[in-house]
Amino acid sequence: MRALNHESVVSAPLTEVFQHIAERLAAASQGALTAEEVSLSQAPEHTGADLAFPCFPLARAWRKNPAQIAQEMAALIETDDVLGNVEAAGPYLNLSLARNATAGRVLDQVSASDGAYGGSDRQADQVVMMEYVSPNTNKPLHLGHVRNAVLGRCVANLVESQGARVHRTDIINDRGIHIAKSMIAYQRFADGETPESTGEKGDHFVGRYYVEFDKALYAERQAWLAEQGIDPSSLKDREKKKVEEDFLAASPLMADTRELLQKWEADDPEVRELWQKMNRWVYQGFDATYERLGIHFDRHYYESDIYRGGRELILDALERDVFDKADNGAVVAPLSKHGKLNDKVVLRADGTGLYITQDINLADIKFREFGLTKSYYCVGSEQNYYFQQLKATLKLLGFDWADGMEHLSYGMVYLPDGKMKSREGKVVDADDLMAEVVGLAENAILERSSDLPADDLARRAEAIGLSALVFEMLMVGRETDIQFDPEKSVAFEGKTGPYLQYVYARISSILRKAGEWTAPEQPAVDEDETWAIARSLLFYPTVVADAAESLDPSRLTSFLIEQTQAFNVFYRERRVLDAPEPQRSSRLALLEAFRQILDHGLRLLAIEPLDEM
RNA sequence: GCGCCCGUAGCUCAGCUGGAUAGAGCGACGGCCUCCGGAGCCGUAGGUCAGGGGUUCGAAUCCCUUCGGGCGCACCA
Repeated sequence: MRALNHESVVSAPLTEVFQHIAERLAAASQGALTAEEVSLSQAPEHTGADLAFPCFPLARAWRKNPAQIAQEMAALIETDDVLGNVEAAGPYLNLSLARNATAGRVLDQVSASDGAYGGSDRQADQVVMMEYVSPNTNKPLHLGHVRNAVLGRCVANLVESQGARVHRTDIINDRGIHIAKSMIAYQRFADGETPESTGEKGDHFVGRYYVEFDKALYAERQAWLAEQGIDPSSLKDREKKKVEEDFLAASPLMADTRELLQKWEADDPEVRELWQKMNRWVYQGFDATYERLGIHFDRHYYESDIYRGGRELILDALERDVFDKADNGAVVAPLSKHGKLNDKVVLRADGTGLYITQDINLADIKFREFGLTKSYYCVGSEQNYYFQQLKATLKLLGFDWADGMEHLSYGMVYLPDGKMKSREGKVVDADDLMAEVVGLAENAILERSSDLPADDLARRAEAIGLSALVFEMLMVGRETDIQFDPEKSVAFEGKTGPYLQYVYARISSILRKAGEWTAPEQPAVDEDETWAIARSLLFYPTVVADAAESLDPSRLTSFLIEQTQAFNVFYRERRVLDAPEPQRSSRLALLEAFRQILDHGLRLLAIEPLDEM
C-alpha cells in the first residue's frame, strides 16, 4: 500500500483516523511538522503494528538522532480510542490503531454506505472518455485485444467509482490498406463463399482472407528477391527496411491493393458494397466475442465516417502554414521545429488519409461532443511515440484540450516464441482462449461436484474461466509485458481470479449458515487474524482511489489478493459459527462487510462473484 | 545511429514516487480435513536485486557507465 498522507487518504473513517494521528504527531514534533506534512507508511508484518512514522526527516530540526526522537515522541503521545498504542522501534514510531473502536467505526461506515463503500467523489468534476479495444476489421480479436479490453474496462470502472462521468467508446478502424488487403484476397480466392456457406464466425472468415493475402504477398516477395538476386538474410535491419519498401513499390499485388483503396475513397459502388458486406461479417463476429467477455460500449466511432473531416482540418492548417508540404506533395506536421519529436506525415502524397488523419478529427469531435475533461486512449506501449506525436500535432493545431488526452499505455503480450503476429497467424485467438479456459473451469468443477445441473455447471464454468483470464491480465502492472504460455493456459490456484471467488463463496457459505444474528454494539476484534479483516475494510477505499488515479488495476488486484490471503489465515485460525459471543456476531459482521468490499472490488475488475462454486 | 522502456528466487511477477530482516504465486520437497467449502492452509530449500562507479544517515528504488533484452523512429494501423 502507498504511503498515507492527507492527500492520499480517502473516505471515512480512514480520513478521520489519519487526521487524528497526524495532529498528534504534529503536536509531538514540536513545530517541526504540520499535520499536512505527516506521511505514514505501512508497518512491517513482524512489528505487529499497523502504521509507521519514520523519524529521519525530523533529525535536522531536532538536531538529534532519529532513534532518540522516536523515543521522545512516543513519550509525548497519549493513546486513546483511535490510536491504541505508540512504540518507538529504533528510528521508527510504530502505531497501532485501537482495534475494537476502529472496527466499530468501519462497520458503521460500511453499512451506512449502502453498498457504495469503496467509491468516492474525488473525480466528480471529471467527464472522461475511455477509448479502448479499437480493432481493425480484417481479423478476429486475439489475446492482445483481450488485454486491452479488460484493462480499458477496468480503468473505466475505477474512474467511474471515483465519481467521474465515463463514456466508453470504440473506434473501429474500418478503412485503410489492411481492409483493402482482405478484400483483394476475397475477390481472388473466395469463389463466392460466405460465413454462412462455410459455417465460420464472420471475423474468422474474413481473417482467413487476410492471411491468404499475406501468403500471396510472401510468394511474390520471394520471387522478386530471387529475381533481384537479393539474399535477405545478409541484410542489416536498415537495409531490410529499404528493400522491403522497394519490394512493396514494385509488387503488382500491392499496386492492385492501393488501387482498390483509391476506388474505395472515390466511392466506387462495387468496392463499397464488398467492403460493407465484409465489415458486416466482421462486426457480427466481434459482437459475439465482446458479449462473451462482457465488454460494452456507449458509442462506436467508424474511421470511415471521420477521415474526410480530418483531411479538411489538415488542408486548412496547411493554408494557415501550420503544416508544411513535402517535396512530393505529402502534408507534414513540423514537430521537430517545435520540440524534439520527429516530423509526422499527416496526409499522403496521393491525398489519401493515414491513421493520424482521422485520429486528429476524432479527438476534436470527442472533446466537442461530450465536453470532456479527460480522454483516455487504451493503446499498447508500442505506440508511445506515435501518441506523443498525435498530441503534439493537436497542440500545433491550437487545440488546448489536447492536454486532457492521456495514453493509457500497457505492456505487450508475448508468446513463448515471441510477439504475436496476426499476419502470420501466430496468435492466441480470443474466442479459442475463452473456450479453452471455460472448458478447463468446467473440468475443475466436475472434479469437485459431479451432480450439478447442466445449466448451473455452464454458468459457473463461464464465470470461473473468465475470471481466471481477466485476473491474469490485470494482476501484473499495467506497463509490464505479459509472457503468455498457451500450453500452461491460465491457472485456477494461487494468485488468481478463482482464488478471490473461492473466498467469496466461503464467506457466503458461512453467512448462509449463520441464521439470524444482530451486529454487536462494539465488535470484539482483538486477535490479529480478526483485526486483519477490519483493517482491510479500513484501507480499501484508499486503495481503489489510488488504483483509479494511477490508472493501474494491479494496485487493486494485489490488494485483494493480500487481503483474501489474510482472510484464509483467519479462516484457519478462528471459527465463526461456533464462537462464543461477542466474537461470533463480531466476526459475522466483519465477514459480511468483507464480502461487500470483495463484491465491490470484483465488480470493478468485472469478475462475477459466486455464492457457490 | 537516435529515443523510450526493461534486467529482482528454477519460472512468472510484486516491491506504490529513497527507509526496518527484499516478498508472493507456480514448480520442488515435507506436513494439515471426527471441525464453518482442501480452488484452501502451514513449513523447508532457493536471491551478489545483470556488472561497475557515484549521491545519501540509508539505494532493488535516484545519477553515471558497461553488458544483455524489448519497443519505436514522416506517407503501416
